[in-house]
Amino acid sequence: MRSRSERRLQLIEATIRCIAQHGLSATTMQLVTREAGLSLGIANLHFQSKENLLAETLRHVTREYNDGLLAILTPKNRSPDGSLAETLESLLDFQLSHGVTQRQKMAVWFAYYGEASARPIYQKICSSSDRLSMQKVEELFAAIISEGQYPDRDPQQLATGYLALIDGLWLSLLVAPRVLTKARGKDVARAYLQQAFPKHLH
Amino acid sequence: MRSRSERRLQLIEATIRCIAQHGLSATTMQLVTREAGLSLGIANLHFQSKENLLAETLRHVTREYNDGLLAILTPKNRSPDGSLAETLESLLDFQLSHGVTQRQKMAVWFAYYGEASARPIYQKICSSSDRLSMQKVEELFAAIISEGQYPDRDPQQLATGYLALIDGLWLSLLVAPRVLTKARGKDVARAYLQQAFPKHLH
DNA sequence: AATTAGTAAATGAACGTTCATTCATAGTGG
DNA sequence: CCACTATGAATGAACGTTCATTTACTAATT
Repeated sequence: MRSRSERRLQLIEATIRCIAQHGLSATTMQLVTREAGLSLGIANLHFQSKENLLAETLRHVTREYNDGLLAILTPKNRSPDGSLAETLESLLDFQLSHGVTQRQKMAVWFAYYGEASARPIYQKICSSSDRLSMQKVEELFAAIISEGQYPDRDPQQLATGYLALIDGLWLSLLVAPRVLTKARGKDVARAYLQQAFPKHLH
Repeated sequence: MRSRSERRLQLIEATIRCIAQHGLSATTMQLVTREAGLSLGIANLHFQSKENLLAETLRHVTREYNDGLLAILTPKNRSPDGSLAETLESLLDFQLSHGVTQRQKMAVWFAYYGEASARPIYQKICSSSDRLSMQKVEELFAAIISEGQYPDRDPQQLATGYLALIDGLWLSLLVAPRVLTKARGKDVARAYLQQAFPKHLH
C-alpha cells in the first residue's frame, strides 16, 4: 500500500506511456492500470473518473514544462550573474533538450492539442500554459531589445514567431523524425534568434 | 439515391464537421451519419469501415491543401508572367487565407496529427504531405536565393523554419484565437520572410 | 407505353464486443 | 478495531458492424 500522491504519480506516468504508445483515443483504463501494474478499479479511486485522470495528466506534463521554463526565465533567478545572452542560449537549449523533445512527451502534448478544440478543459490548460510562455519570452525579448538597442523590433511579434517556430519544430520532430533531427531543429531555431538579436547570439 | 462519389463526399464532409465539433475520439458512426442526414449503415457501405472513413477524410483534407499549394508552387504554372516575389506573396496569402485557417479545417488537421504517432496510416499521410510542402517551398526558396544573390542562405533550413513557423501559427490560431489573430499571424510570417529575402518582400 | 426483371443504393434493428464505472470483498497499517 | 487502500467480477451503456429488407432507378420485353 502506497500513499495517495505516490499512486497518483504512478498512474499519471502510466497514462503518459499509454498515450504515447497507443494514442489518446485508444487509451483505456484497462491499459493504463495494467501499465502501472495495478488493478482496474484503482484509477477511479484516486481520480474519480477517466476524464479527470486525463486532465490531471495534461496538467502534470504542462506543469513540468512550465517549471523548467520558469527556472530559466524568471528574472530573479537570472539577474545576479547570468547575462541576457546566456539566458537566451539556455532557453534554446531547454526547448530542444532531450527531456522536452523525447517522443513520449511530444506525443502526449500534441494528442491533447488535437482534442483541445473540442474539449474546453484541455483548451483551458493548453492556452493558459501558452499564455505563460508567451509572457515570459516576451519579457526576455523586451529586455534584450532594450539592452541591444535593436531598432524597430517588436518583442510581442518576435515572441509569437519564436514560440510558433518551436511548436512547429516539435511537430516536425514528432511526425517526421527522419526528415528533421533535433540538432538541425536547434540550428533552425538558433538562426531565427540570430536574425532577431545578432549581438546576443553567435 | 445518389452516385457513389457524391455520397462519399457527403460523408467525408460530415466527418470533418463532427471531428471539428466533437473531437476525433468522440466521433462515432452515429454522429457522422446523422450529421450527413443519412442512415447508420451507409458509411460502411461506401467506406467498408470507420477506420477507412477516417483515413479517407484525412486524405481529402490533405489533398485539398496540397492542390492549393501546388497551384501556387508548381514552376510551370508560375513561369510565364509571375515573378518569384509574387509567388512568395501568394504562398503567404494562401497559407493564412480564410479557407485554410478556418477552425474546422485546422481542428481536423491537428486532431489527426495528435493521433499520428500511434497510427501508422495517419503518420504516413501526414508525413508524405509534409514532404511535398517541404520540397516545393525549398525549390522556391532556392530560386529566390539564386535570383536575389543572397549570401549564406540555406534554402533547406529556411524552408524548414518557415513551414514550422506556419504550423505553429496555425496551432496558436486554433488553441488561442483570442491571443493571436489571423492578421497578426500573417504579419509574423511575413516578418520571417522579409528577414530571409528582403529584396523580394516589402 | 406499360410491364417486368434486375441491379444497386439505402435503411435500421439486432448482434457481439468493448468500455468506464461500481461495489462487495479483502488486505493493511496504526 | 477502524479507516484507508486495493481488487476484479459484474453491470449497463455505447460502440462498430452486419444483414434481411425495402426503395429507387435502369433497361429489356411485350
